[in-house]
Amino acid sequence: MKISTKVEFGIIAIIDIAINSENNNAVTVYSISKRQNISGKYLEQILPVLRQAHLIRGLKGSKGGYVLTRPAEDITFKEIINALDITVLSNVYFSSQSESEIVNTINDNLWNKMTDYMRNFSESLTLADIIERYYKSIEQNSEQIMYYI
Amino acid sequence: MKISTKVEFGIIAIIDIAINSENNNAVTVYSISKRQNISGKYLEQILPVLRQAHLIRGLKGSKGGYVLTRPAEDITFKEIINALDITVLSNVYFSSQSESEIVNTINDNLWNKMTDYMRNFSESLTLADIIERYYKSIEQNSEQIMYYI
DNA sequence: AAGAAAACCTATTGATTTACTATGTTAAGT
DNA sequence: ACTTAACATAGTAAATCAATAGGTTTTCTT
Repeated sequence: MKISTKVEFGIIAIIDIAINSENNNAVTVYSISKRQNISGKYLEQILPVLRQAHLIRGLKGSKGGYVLTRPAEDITFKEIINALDITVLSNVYFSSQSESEIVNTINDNLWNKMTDYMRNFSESLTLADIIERYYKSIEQNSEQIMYYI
Repeated sequence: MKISTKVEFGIIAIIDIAINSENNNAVTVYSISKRQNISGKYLEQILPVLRQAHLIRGLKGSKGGYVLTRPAEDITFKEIINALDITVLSNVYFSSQSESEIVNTINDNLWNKMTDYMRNFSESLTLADIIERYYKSIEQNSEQIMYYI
């Protein structure tokens, strides 16, 4: 599957915000940019999209930055992905002009089954789930290092 | 989900070939083009891709055209889609340079779950399955027409 | 043998999308 | 006031997409 950098970086950014705002301080674009090695100016263009979808709130001025609008448990990946690019989880839009019943059959039995699954799955996965698994894999990595030393 | 016209038309074409070669005669690009309302010259560029993947065989000259290389029961949509565009069912390739564990966590717990499902599902679905459902929906449509007359 | 029909092959092109960069403006804290 | 950081909008180079175009080769029919 191909995913645009907008979606890719947007997801990384909101996870970064969730992790680094846990002590309630706002997370700046600059700090995300440094940590995740993503162009700050490009991020500055992506984050407003998540803000418009009411997933994050931007705080201007010094000590400003971004915070989540809701607890990470209440933000699903379906919301995040839909905000960044509505086509990713949408049903396939067919350019074909033909009213061909073949097109309907393919949509019903192939593409829509896939996008249905993607929507359901991404709806069941929250930001909190991913953060939890992120910490677990960090933990495991450091255990492995200790083991091999 | 966004699908290129190459994939869209390629799938329509191989189904059209499967349906219209059932009496063992080759199906011409021109006839597919007419039935499905797709540019013949463009199809002429797409069908060789399916031929190179050994899903169809091209027969030159008069009375020529395309036929399936194998029975429709033995051709899966995973094969068809992979032939037309390998990226559709592939794991997400991340451009991000960051070695960030966040990227790994997203891949493992979000994208790869989706592409795993898509690969498994499309592998379980054959050309024959779709043709069967195509005929059923044609049948149902004509029943409906009779009912409403 | 000639002609027609059809696949085969390769190049080109216009339009759209992508992935940024650049330049400022506004608002908030110190 | 000064600094910091989000906000807003414009521009652009490169890549991809969706075809179109023109010619070549192979096979069947007459």
